[in-house]
Amino acid sequence: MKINTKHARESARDYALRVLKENILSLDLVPGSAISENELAAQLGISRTPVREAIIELSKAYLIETYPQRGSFISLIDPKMVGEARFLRRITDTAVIETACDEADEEGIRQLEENVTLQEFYLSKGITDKIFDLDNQFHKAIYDIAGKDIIYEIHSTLMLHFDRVRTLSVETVKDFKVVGDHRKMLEAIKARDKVTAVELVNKHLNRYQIDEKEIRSQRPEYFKAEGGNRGEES
Amino acid sequence: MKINTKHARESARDYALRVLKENILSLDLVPGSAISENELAAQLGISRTPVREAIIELSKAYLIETYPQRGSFISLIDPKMVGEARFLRRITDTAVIETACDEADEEGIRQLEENVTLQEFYLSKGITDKIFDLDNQFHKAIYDIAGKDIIYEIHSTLMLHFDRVRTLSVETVKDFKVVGDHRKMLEAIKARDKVTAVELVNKHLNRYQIDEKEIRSQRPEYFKAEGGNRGEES
DNA sequence: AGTAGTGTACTTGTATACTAGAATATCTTT
DNA sequence: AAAGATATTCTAGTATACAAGTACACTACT
Repeated sequence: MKINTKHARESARDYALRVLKENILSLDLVPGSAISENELAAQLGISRTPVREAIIELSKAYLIETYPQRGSFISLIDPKMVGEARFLRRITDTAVIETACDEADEEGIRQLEENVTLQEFYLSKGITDKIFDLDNQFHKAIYDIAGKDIIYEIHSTLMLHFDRVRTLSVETVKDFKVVGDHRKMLEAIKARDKVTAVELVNKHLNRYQIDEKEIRSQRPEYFKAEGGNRGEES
Repeated sequence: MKINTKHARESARDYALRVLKENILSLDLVPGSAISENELAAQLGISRTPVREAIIELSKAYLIETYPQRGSFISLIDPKMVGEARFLRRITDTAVIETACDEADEEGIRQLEENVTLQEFYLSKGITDKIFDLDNQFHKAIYDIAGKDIIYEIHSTLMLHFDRVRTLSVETVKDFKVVGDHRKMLEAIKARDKVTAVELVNKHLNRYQIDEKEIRSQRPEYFKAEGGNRGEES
């Protein structure tokens, strides 16, 4: 588990939450592994209370499973959860990009331009680390343009189910067609072409679905059994 | 504030969370009013810790606003929040009812039938208290049929922004056309008629938008200033 | 050797103590 | 009387103590 330092005005709870999210996303916290409130508190140099509060929040998003008096565990990648997250992302992204086509002003488009330019720059240089963050920022910018920033934030934790798979996708597939997708989306928004924009979003999200099958065969131990007895253990 | 008794195997945290949600929904906790962790803990007969954990969860959903060392307050009804919640509900409900048209089996339809029959029964008897719960159960049943139960649960707390307005709607408008909407939705699902189903959902949700303006004029003190300086206070 | 039983070392859930800061009332000073 | 300083009393944030239950290893007995 990788532990970054605590920011200046960051509360202990936000610190614990940030570290946990980062490590779940990067899979440094391996799906299925146990996490101890006491141990994590010691590692972060804070007390159990804020650590516990962070764990509770992630439990609400099904990223951690807590069993009273037994322990807390990083959730396995659950195809049903990933599927629901993708479903939700698909319908929300498409509706939001339609709104963005209507609402986009010069400033919004400039921000998207800057972002995509950077993605293309880093891709050409082979610095792929940055693209993941830029990808998220690109989508957040579209939500901001559409005036749906709360929805983005509410969904962001849930989308970690999805983003975790993307992390593996980047590791294994090394496919950056997504940057081209973003360029095309931007052009569609500039042209206020809703039909094309929605098509692009759907195509964009289909990429990850294809990846998932490949990843699953490579790392079966990270995944929950498909269609198996959900939540039950012997 | 109305305080129901604690259930048998319910944790202190879940108890606090349930009581808070019930009172926010019913507006017995008035928008803008202060809530004290200590006071609430005393009223519920539990300690501050689980109360605090419940408050944190509701803060994450913007139903409570917490200012460190100053206090926590029930959020005013924020037109932007309600708007985003309605937007999210509209796109999610429409996508889910389409899926439900495809996936509905006999058992699912039977459950919807039972629910709508009860709604019609209570409406004819004038027992309108029950209809609110049945309404929610009806929509949850559609999500279950579509295999999107996690999405329903994730959104349920956020939808309190919306449901709060519905509470006022029931109080002031006394309009139960919604029961007829539900009957028609059920028939559309039985006929697997996606186009009609989606139309009905949109029409259904439009009702609340109309109500909101009327309510706002009656209870302006519950609402945040529209388009005003968001989040700022003098 | 095998098995029942017990103790120990964990876990999370809850309660309480302490810290730091904000708001307000009161007292002092001008 | 008015204004400024100060003490008190709130608040939430964090740390720690205690309670209850699980899992497992070890012991003792058959």
